[in-house]
Amino acid sequence: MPVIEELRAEIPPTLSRTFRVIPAPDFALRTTLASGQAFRWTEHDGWFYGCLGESIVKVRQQGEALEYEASSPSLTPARLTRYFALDLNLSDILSSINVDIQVHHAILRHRGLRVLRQDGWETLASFICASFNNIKRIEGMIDRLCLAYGRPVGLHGFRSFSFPAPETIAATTERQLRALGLGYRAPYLKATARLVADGTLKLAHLRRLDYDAVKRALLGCDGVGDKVADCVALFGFEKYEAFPIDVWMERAMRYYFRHRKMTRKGLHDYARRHFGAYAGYAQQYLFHDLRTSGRNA
DNA sequence: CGCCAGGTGCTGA
DNA sequence: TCAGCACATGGC
Repeated sequence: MPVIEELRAEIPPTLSRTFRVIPAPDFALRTTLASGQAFRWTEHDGWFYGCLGESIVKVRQQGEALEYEASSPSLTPARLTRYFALDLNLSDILSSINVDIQVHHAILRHRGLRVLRQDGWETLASFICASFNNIKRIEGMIDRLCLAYGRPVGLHGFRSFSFPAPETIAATTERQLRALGLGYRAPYLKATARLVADGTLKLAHLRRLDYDAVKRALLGCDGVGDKVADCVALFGFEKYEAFPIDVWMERAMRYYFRHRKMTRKGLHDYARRHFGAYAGYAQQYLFHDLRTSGRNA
């Protein structure tokens, strides 16, 4: 268990605020939040603002620690530690996936990137929206979804909206969702929301199942194929064997198969054998590296 | 303007 | 099982 301390910022008493501090060794906050696994964080004056559940959190990294403040006491240090996966030993994970030069360089460049433990429903809904789409637009779509159907939340001057419950989205119409710019994903999202809302898909149960069972269950949702299921298993259900393959990862995988043309399934099977139990971490390092280094071809 | 984006579902072989 | 195709939309 991490040591928790509190510290009072050195500003005039009337403006003083109490921040909580949690240890964050071997962690890179900005890299993690910019790596395309979460879509709702925004940066202001060196602080990152996000919404976890029904509360806003503002957080910044100071060396090997995170300082944060939240709109609700339910956002405990333990909860944030868990969200950022700071309880995992990153060295061990990176050692296990550091099996070739390509991933080795990605690790050197982005060390501290961690796979978040996000809410299962939010991850599922978000990645249905993410299919055949670009990250900028995904962020806009999800913002509009929260604005229209979430509950207002705030911290000091910062205002936002929580992620809508499955019941709320299930109660909308396809037309309403299309009006938010979801395009052909609108009926997929609504159908999946209904599956969760009526209890056909019990997301709370998935956490204790293994990767294959989780993926099988997720594939039963409309708008969820191989890639989206892997993203949800990885970012929402801690299934680190999951290895989502999108167009960026297809490019990354050319490194291993210069000439032979491989199906996504072939690449997927190879990656899981090649990288092992934490293949998902390798995927996230390669994905982020390719997207941030201009050499994409 | 044309190309691309954290793909999926459907169809027909 | 697998290739080929349609699908909405906005950023660049």
